[in-house]
Amino acid sequence: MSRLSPADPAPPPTRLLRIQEVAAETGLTPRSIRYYEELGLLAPAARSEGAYRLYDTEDLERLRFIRGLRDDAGFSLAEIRRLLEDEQARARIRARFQASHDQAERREILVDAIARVDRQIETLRTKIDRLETMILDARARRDHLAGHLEEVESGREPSPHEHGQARR
Amino acid sequence: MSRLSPADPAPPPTRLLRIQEVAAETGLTPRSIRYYEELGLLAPAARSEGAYRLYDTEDLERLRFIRGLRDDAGFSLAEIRRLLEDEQARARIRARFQASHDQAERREILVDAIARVDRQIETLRTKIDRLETMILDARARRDHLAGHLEEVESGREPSPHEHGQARR
DNA sequence: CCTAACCTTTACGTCAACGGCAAGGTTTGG
DNA sequence: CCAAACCTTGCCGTTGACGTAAAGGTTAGG
Repeated sequence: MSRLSPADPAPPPTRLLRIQEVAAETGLTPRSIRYYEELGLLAPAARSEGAYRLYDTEDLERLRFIRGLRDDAGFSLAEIRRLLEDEQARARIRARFQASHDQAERREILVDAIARVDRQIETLRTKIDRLETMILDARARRDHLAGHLEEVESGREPSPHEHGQARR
Repeated sequence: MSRLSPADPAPPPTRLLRIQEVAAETGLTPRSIRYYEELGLLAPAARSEGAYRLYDTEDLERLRFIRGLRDDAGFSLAEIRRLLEDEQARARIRARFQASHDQAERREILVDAIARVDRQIETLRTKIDRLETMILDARARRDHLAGHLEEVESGREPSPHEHGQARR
């Protein structure tokens, strides 16, 4: 769209990739990528003359991010959508404002973007906290077992087996 | 089964719960609980005369654990199954061995159980690590934005917009 | 003993997240 | 210019993780 402005100072030598290459690069399938587009998680940077989807490096980053949220964090696509929100639209607005508008406007946009990233971080941190809690629980169970083991190894009688501590 | 041994020293006053109470207690639905049983994630401690499922506190713990793995950690039921493995069967064996068998055998069983918990912890830790990595990525993006913000606030020109650092 | 409130199994329905065709258009090396 | 290798949009199929309704048995209180 705005990519072919007259005398672009630094037209990034970023070759645009077709969906299959993107798939190979991100570990996703073409089908998934199209599906994510359908859900509004991302749109390809461009389309070829014959309507082929063409992706730039920013799209790659975005897809890798999505994959991370899906596989590593276990978020549903609906949650991911919420996390990404309308970042796409924002990016376009940002680009336009960065290029032409005044100080205050640009400042606001940046502040906004930072706030969004902060929210993403918050969400991840919450998830980590819950996992940490689960680890603590597991460790408690471990200690419980280790206690019994020590008991057995020191050759004592099996204690009355008081069970089920470590709540919450 | 072995619950009604003659003159049980401390028959836990643990009232057995029916599926709906368990559901309320764990935040799951009866349907989910039955489904988990179908998948082999747990079996109720007992059945009533008329085949009602009856759960003890250990079952509750287990279900809460499952729910944590599902909701907090985002594991699939298949993964959860792997995590829980045949803990059920092990527990029965453990109980039998604890009650009657010799030192070495009991020791081995405990060591085994501890190893399993350690593996669970390892799995959780791996997941946390990946989330931490994602947070680092997000923080990098944040810093990138913050840099631009400072730039804008100090009233300078929009820099050539060198984009896309922070890889891996 | 009766009934309301549970429970059982069985079975079909649903929603998310894709997989896998089919029918046809696009690109590109030779 | 032509074939192989991509791509497009449909559209139906599948798997996981349940929801929901049906047809009937069970339990607890009055």
